[in-house]
Amino acid sequence: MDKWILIDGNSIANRAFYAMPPLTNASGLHTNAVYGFTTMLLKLLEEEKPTHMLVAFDAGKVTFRHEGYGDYKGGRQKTPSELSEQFPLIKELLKSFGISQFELSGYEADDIIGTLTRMADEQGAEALVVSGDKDMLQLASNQVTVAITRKGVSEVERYSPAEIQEKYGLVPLQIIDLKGLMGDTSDNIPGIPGVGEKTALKLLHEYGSVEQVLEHSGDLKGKMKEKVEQHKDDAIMSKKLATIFREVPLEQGVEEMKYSGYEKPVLAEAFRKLEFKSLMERLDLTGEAVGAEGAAQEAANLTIVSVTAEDDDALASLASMLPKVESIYSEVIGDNPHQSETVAIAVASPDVIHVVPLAEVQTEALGFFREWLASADASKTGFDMHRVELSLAWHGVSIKGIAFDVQLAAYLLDPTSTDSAQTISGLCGKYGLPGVASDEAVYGKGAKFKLPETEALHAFIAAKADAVRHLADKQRAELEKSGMYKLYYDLEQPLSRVLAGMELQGIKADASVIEQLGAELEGRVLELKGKIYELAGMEFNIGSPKQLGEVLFEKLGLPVKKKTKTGYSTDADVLEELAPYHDIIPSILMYRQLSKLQSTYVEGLLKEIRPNTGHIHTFYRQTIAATGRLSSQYPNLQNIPIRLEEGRKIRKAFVPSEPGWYMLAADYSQIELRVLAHISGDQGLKDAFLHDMDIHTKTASDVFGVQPEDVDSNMRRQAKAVNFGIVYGISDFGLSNNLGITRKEAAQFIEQYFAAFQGVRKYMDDIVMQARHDGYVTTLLERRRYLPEIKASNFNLRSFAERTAMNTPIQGTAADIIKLAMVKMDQELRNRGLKSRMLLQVHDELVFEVPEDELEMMKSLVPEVMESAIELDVPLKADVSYGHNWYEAK
DNA sequence: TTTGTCACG
DNA sequence: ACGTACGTGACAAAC
Repeated sequence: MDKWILIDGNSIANRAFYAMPPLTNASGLHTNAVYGFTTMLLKLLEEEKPTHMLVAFDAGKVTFRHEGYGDYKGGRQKTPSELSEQFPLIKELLKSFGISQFELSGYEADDIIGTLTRMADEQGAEALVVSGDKDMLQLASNQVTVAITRKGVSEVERYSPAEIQEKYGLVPLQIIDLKGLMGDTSDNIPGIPGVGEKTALKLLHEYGSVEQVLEHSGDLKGKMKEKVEQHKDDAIMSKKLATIFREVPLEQGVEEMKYSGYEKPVLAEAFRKLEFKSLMERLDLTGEAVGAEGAAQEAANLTIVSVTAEDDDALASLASMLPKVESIYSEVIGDNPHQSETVAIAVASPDVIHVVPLAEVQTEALGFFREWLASADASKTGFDMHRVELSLAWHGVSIKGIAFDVQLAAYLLDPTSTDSAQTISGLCGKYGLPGVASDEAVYGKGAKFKLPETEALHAFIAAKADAVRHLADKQRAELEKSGMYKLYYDLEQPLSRVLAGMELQGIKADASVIEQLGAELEGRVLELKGKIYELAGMEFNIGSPKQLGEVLFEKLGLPVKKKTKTGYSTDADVLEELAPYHDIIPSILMYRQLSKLQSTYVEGLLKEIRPNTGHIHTFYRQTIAATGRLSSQYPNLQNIPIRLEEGRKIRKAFVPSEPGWYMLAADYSQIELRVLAHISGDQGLKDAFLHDMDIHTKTASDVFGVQPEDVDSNMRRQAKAVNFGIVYGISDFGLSNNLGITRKEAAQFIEQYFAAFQGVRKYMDDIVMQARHDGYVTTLLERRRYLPEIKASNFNLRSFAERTAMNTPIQGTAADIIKLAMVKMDQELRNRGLKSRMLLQVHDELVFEVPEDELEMMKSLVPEVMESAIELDVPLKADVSYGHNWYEAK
């Protein structure tokens, strides 16, 4: 008979992690959970001789359980990084064992296993479920035995239905009721307060189920009765949460769980990487690993040379090796590359890695190395080179010839990859390369951040440099395969150099203008504060949503419109609704507006002005936004106020860095809707842009069925909201919210829009289908975004993915276009020998500083370049303006 | 460190 | 029946 072993991967990894003493390999990688997991696997294989084997993992942060109950698993501590960094290792190890692993977005491991045990029941297979979680007992049956780990991982306690009866006096399914009553603190399932295992069992022996207990709550006495009646809903919900879902739409079947044993050399290699020497001996694998994987061997025995100016041998060795360099890694410490420390630069060739501390790089003896760094002809493959370029520049070291960047490539290959997946350590895991420790493991984080002693530090930096060249090889192939080669080499890579130039240049900010504005704000804020205290009849911290909520909704008794998960909502939407009820509201809104200006834009920006130059240097991040947009940090110069006049004044502080120059700004007009017209091919929308019509008026005229000249301002306003909605992936709920109309009315608007723009409707339908089919969507330049949740059974997750499928090609193509324009613009400025400088990008806008004698030329050149960045079926349009500061350039 | 709020496109 | 508009970053307060 078939024998299946079904392992709850997350649960067992957790148990193993806490059961085993800390264990790390030579490079600082934690391996204790992997070790514990391995010993358990070996024991199971030996004792059970399974025909099928599977490890299930939780996937994604949000599961369908969160749908009804936002706090599900809320109380749970975050997985420590020492454990989370081991999951990739465990998954890798399972591959080496030849054991299959399932995970499915939106479901937990429990549910996958629950589904498979149902299949075991149906097919008459024998199954052993292994977990650390007693919830699993509900799955026990004649066919299914559940093994729960007991102290450590390799010792388990087995439960058949008979044993559950013996121990609890319950049938397996009643385990759900047990949990419904007693709750589970580790999953933040409430249950009924005051009811623990003892009481819950007593109640169940008497009444049988949660429902029956609730029905007969009248029979209970005293405190117990009160508690049960008070928490009926909690009990029902807790039961629901504890119920394992047994109908997961699995993408893999039983066939894929078949287990036929492991291959010795493969497992040997895995153990060797993990440094599990005792296990290798135990399985008699010691001889197997030799020569298994050249690259891996090599990484384990890197030859590292630390270079100093005094060490002639090292200098000679470095010099002779430079032509053979395949990768470079420079360790930058600090989040803001404009205020960072570069520790050292490592350069890797296949034979040897040289590590040069920054102080040595700056010495006379290393002149040849600086020359190599600055040579555009010596091409370099590195990691996060945009940051490196800035950091080095501030230390007087120039770097050129950057040809490939592993971080940038990782972003293109998966722009939604998390922070940790964009590190060298994370990428090595992804590509199955020899592990490199995570920065956090080596340096610690937050207050505990500390560089290790030199030898370990250099070894770590060298290991990263070596990993970079291996990663780059894998990525180049992947970029080619996914059609993003050109996007990478012709756009993103050149753009990163352009960005570095803009950032190093910075933009001049006139501190006195900001201070002046700050002084005015201070007076008004103070005045508002007094007025609010008076109207409230008490003093409190207006900036505290908690205290403000208490004042408004408890003391003043205003109606509660919306709640957040921690209390009353007091956001601007809510406050505006409350305005008719109390005079305090307008003052609070104004206070909020002005104190935001004061803290973020007056105080915040002043801190960012370099005292010696008067410039502000932002840092554009090229690997953050899932759509391909840039983001801006330290400070963010992409969200400087403009919508309200009070804030807009801040822009007066952004001035040219040379006397007599001008600020010039050019922005794309309706770029997203033009992109939509192009990719949807909708004739009406295309015609509107071909005739350069006011797009919102045109939409209003079509949606409301009136002549354009009869469109009033209200109709235009609503049409504008519809257009926004279309770009965002429309829903009637969102539109109704935005316009303050009913959902029905919103749905009608949308229907009318789609009737008028049928090509757009077709695009929206097609793109969602395409996303479902391919698992991703693309922009015009083939930028890709994966949407795994498009197939989720959870409505929320799926709907979100569908809207994203509609929005990303639009927002992303617009991002592609302005990036093209930037690279082209940079070229033009150089080729024409112009002194004008490109300073900022704000998604659809470029800001320049321009000498007077180039003003006329730039007024035509900038829009020309922007409009011709790419040719679409509709014209692109850029409006240009200029003035003595950014405020005037409007 | 997380949450609520609000600034931008 | 479900319950949301897309993409970001900074700040103050609360935990």
